[in-house]
Amino acid sequence: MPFHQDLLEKRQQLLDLGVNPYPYSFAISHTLTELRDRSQELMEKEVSVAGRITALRRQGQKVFFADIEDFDNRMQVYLKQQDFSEQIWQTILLLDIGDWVGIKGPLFATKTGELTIWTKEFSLLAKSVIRVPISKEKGDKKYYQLSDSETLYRQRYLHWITDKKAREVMLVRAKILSSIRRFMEGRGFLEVTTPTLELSYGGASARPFETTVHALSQEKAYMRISPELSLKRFIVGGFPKVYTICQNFRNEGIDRSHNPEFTMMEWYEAFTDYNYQMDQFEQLVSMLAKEITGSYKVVYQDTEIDFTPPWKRMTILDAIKEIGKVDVNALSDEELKKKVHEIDPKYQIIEPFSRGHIVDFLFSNLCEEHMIQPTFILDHPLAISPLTKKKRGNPDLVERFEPFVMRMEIGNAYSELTDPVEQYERLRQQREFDADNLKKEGTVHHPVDLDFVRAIGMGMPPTGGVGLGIDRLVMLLTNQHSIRDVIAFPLLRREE
RNA sequence: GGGGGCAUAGCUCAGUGGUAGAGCAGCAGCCUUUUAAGCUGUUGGUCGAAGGUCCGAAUCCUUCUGCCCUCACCA
Repeated sequence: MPFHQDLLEKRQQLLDLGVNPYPYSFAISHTLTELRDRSQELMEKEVSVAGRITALRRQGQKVFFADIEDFDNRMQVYLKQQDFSEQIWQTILLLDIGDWVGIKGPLFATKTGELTIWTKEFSLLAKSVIRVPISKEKGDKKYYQLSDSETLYRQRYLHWITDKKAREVMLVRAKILSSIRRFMEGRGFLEVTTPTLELSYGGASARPFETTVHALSQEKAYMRISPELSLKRFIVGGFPKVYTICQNFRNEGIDRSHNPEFTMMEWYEAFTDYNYQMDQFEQLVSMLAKEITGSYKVVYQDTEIDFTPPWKRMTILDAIKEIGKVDVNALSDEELKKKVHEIDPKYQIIEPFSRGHIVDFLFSNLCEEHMIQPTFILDHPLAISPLTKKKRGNPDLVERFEPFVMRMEIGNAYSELTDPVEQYERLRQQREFDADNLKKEGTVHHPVDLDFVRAIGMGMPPTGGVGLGIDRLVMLLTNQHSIRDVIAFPLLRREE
């Protein structure tokens, strides 16, 4: 057991005293923030609050001051021996930092002017049997703040206990989700649920997590890598505006902007194209920035990001030309190959040669690191976008955009491909391309989802579809360095 | 997968070859309005794990584990 011996003994002493250290309920009259907000009218009135002990200041064996903390505030409480029975006083003497307590009594101000509750009735609400390393504070300075990142990620509850800012991140995350839902509902979108567990996967290029379904004769199944194909079925089925906020699972690398499981929002809106959705995307995200931080201008890790619409828009080819100084259209296949090898001698050219994949490579290597301010990168090569309509006026490109902020791709959107015959052909081509590359380590194999093709075959209206990476957005709006800081329980390697 | 860094008491950290330390927390006291409370005393360690070098290893070497950074991979 991971428990601390001295605290286990205290728990036993409490039991011996006839005190239940883990009672069933406690009625509070106010939260600590409410107490502070209404301290004038509540002065001298009896209140009832609950919180976790974060500091104990004992004056001999007769008087205590303690700090308690609830979700978003702290309060000093005063405990005096004369006010309690022997049993309760013994309980109080056994208190430790980390314990939960219920306090009833009048509000008053100490002679130093601090708002305090004079405890008349005391209840132990939970005895901790593991020492909780709560920091000490003086003003803004913190002392002995738990800082081992591994402990903070593995034991997030401890992170939340010991760092108010970590709780704040979760609060803001929830506010962002709530604002998004209000926005979407205000525009007539329907929130729908799509399967997490599927027999086929699609809508993105990623290796899936695999499992088996016992009840279906050990059928192989996959965790969703994207809700895209499910949501389009809703469009086909007659729902013109749908969205979902869900976990996606991609069995790939882990770094500060990638967790194997992450939260994605996707929406699909019939009768619109990617131009319409670009406007809507920047409206949604700029609204969130304003609502969450109070301004369109957000400071992230010493950089000011300006979300004020309209955002910069540039085609992927222009970005490569202007930022990367490579004019793809002016180069032959051979010249392109040469260029790629100048950048990365180890890059494996895959056959059949695909200029589209090279464009993607060039953008990643030459441009991505310069995408600081919100920028829409648009009109990607057809070869890397099998679910997207061709660009009007240029059949080598598609109508697609990816918004970038602080070097991170925070979304992906298309004028959705709705021609079922072309869709089938494009998925098939993608699969052939895979087949040519199966020897390459880590290659993704894209199944052709025939039911999805069948659905589109029954008629899908013109549709604009958009994905938005929630975790990365939360990172930007809460100024967190790693995706692990905004995911409550990030995946870590098994502990011992 | 490559490179770099880190791992010492519950927490924050010293300790670079010679008896494992400090502050806080804990424990025993003093102190009836304190607030990083204060004062006195004191318990507490498989120095991440295993192996090696050495008379002697927290310290040097090797391997392993975990975390962080970085590069690569991730259409």
